[in-house]
Amino acid sequence: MINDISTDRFSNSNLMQSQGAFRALSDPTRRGILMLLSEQDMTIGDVSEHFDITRAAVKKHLNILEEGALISVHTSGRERINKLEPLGLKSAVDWLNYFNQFWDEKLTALQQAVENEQKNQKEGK
Amino acid sequence: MINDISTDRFSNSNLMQSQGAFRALSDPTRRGILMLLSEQDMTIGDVSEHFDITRAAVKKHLNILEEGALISVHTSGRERINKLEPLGLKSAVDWLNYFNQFWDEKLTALQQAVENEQKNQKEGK
DNA sequence: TTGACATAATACCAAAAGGTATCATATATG
DNA sequence: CATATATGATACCTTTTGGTATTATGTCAA
Repeated sequence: MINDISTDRFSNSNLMQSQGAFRALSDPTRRGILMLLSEQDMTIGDVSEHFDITRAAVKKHLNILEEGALISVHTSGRERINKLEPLGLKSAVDWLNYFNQFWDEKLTALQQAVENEQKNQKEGK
Repeated sequence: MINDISTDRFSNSNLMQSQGAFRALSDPTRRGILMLLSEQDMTIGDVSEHFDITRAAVKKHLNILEEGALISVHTSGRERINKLEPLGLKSAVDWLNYFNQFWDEKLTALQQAVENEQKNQKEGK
């Protein structure tokens, strides 16, 4: 009957803290932008060249990414440089990590796969 | 000019494979439902009691969660049991894990924090 | 100063999302 | 069988979203 999520041991704030990030991540174009920015900082012009939509549309996506703290923007002369802020993903990753325990109590193949991938990444391959 | 994401080393499929999951995760009510189902399997009726929206609305959320493969449903008599499918989160987690490398080349505080949390979870505390 | 360039902002539009109310269907059970 | 229960499906409504086109602003450079 009542929105009693707040009475759960999952403090509602967990849900809401990650909202900006999850919202930003829900659009494939925005995820594409994040991947682009992971390679190098870019102006809007640079980003726009990679998508078949107008600069205005790209700008809206960048705004939403910025609201979600997934990127930052700093001005340099007449250019504005968009920069990936990987730490902004933390709230979403934290939320998802809660479910690690259900991917198994006793280490499933999935959990091991994820861990191996992380290990491989760390080891540089 | 052209949507050249597909020419990137991030094969477009990565973006699209996780779309169902990211879409499902973008709504706070749906994330709340996932948390509920992490405690126990539930019928729609059960789930609905925890939210201040109609059953029809909850049903729509469950449909989207099912499309994203984040839950499964199986019929038992006149009831339909909704069950968390934690493995469905893998595509989203995989996508996010790509960014681990930017949370650091040399192990930042964030990466360590995430790893410690995982370790703690595994050790049961 | 005067263009060109880089970006921001605004108005507008169609489609998708999140809801409700209502109706339909299937299954327990007296 | 008849009825209550559990759920599904559909039509409809409002708001949000993703997009375009157009206009405004700020900065570099001759």
